Amino acid sequence: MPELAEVEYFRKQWNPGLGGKVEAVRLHEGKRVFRDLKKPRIQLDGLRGSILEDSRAHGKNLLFHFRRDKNPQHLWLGVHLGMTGKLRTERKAAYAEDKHDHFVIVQAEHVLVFNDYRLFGKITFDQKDDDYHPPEWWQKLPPEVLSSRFSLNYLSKILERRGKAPIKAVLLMQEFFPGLGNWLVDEILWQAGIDPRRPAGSLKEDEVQELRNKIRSVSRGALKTIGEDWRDPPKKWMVHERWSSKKESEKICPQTKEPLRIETVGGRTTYWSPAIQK
DNA sequence: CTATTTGTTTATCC
DNA sequence: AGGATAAACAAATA
Repeated sequence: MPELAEVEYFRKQWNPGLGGKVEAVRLHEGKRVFRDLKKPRIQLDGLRGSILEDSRAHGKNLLFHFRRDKNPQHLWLGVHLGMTGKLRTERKAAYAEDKHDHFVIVQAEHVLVFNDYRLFGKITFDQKDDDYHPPEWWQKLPPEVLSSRFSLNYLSKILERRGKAPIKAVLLMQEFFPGLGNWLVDEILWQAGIDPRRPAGSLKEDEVQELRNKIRSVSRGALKTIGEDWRDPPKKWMVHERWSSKKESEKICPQTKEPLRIETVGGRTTYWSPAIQK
């Protein structure tokens, strides 16, 4: 489920725990979500006694910052939601445990829960006792699509370099377009009027310009709706057809009212409207 | 029972 | 060597 907007939404779900002290952590130790930790139990136990200070999102990555007075002072919990990861907070007294609650942070008032039934998500942990610095891997993340570093020139270079791959596949590469996922990319290409099968290198200058505009406006629009409170993106967007419960054969382009084409492109199910995406 | 899934990593092929 | 594509991961849902 989670692309940049959903990730931002889930980031906020732990906000009730801000300022709270960690009393204990609970985890399903053998689960795949801890695959990057050598000793999950021992490492994550290091959060005990620390206070949840703040959090941030970058593309599909989340980072939760914990702090305490004795060394190490700064503790960094990384969360990737994979395909089915979710975060939620419950009042401790009312906590109803689900069998896929693989990681739970217990505070005085709340429990902060990471739930992921397909286990493609990932929990990481870093600590250092010097000054405030996010971990190395976080600092090396690529420019966000809504940052000023995401320039037209930067985009052109990427499309040139990955010129032979379908544009759909290229836009899904997290090392270039952090946070874009399957539905956002389809929406972007639909709004930009670009056929998802086109080789990335075949886009003309004005198409690249339009693509950049749509990458940014669709990302912004998704963040303002789903990212805020899970409300629906703008009514005119194509994604509503995709999410509708209609049979595939009955899904239509909101613009042309003709059937959408649904095929695998770049290894992923792709929706597009042939009459307006060239 | 079979096919499908909004993600990423690894293996394999070109 | 570097890039493109397929498979694997795991579990729920249609």
